[in-house]
Amino acid sequence: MTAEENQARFLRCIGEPTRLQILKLLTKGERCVGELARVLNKEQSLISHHLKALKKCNIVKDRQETQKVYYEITNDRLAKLIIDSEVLMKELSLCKCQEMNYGREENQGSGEEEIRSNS
Amino acid sequence: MTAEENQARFLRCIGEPTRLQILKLLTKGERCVGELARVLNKEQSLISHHLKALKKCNIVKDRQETQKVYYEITNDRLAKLIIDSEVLMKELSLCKCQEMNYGREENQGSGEEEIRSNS
DNA sequence: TTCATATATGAATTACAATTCATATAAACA
DNA sequence: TGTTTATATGAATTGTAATTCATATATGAA
Repeated sequence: MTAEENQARFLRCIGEPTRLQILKLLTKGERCVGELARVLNKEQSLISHHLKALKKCNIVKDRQETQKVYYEITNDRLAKLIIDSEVLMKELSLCKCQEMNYGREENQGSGEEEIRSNS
Repeated sequence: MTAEENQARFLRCIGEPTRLQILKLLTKGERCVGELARVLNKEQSLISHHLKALKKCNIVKDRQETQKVYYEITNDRLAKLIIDSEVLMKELSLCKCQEMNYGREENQGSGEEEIRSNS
């Protein structure tokens, strides 16, 4: 495993839309699997699979409390890197590639909806 | 195209071993396609494909000089992000995942061999 | 114009990753 | 114990990306 292969693996692990959504939620604090699935409106098994991938790369760690399993980002510098890359991408207009979406700003499903409202 | 999709696309564009190798070479200055292929010991067409992908995401830009086409990173902050992620990955031992390689440090083909030695 | 050099491109193949679905495990509780 | 809730897992499918190969394009030189 070369240095670049490891780094690439790490970047690709972060570079998946659903995992980015998960990570952005986790930058604000730990969340359990069910919450993540509910907020992001995705299947629980899908979230579990993604969390497993993130954990495998040491990007998140988990903590069990009764039935629930809470996940959080392993290190604040990681959270910062994710935000930095987002800022950079926006400021430099990177990846406006792949046709369309010039000047528009959509934001559906980005994780800012209600939570902790039921139960 | 959501914000996360764009960011993910950007991160995955960087997150490929050969493209990382290319980018690391380019952090030290512009290079033409042939040089990159020679130094990395990969097919010229492969390098061209990867450069096209990077260009599509505005990560690199090109400049033609006679027959040769020179590529460079579009922005220094991008180069910094790449280095930052490398440092972070190493310091946090991220992505030691995927079995094996604990404690070893390989470095074959990472782009530090001779260049400009022929011609 | 013909040849050599440099780069790009498209099609085909292969490899890998995301998603879904069904189900397993395990804790809490009635 | 049986039931509900929460999470994990494996197999199957699908989608996407990397690589190779053959070839096109374009520039410069003989």
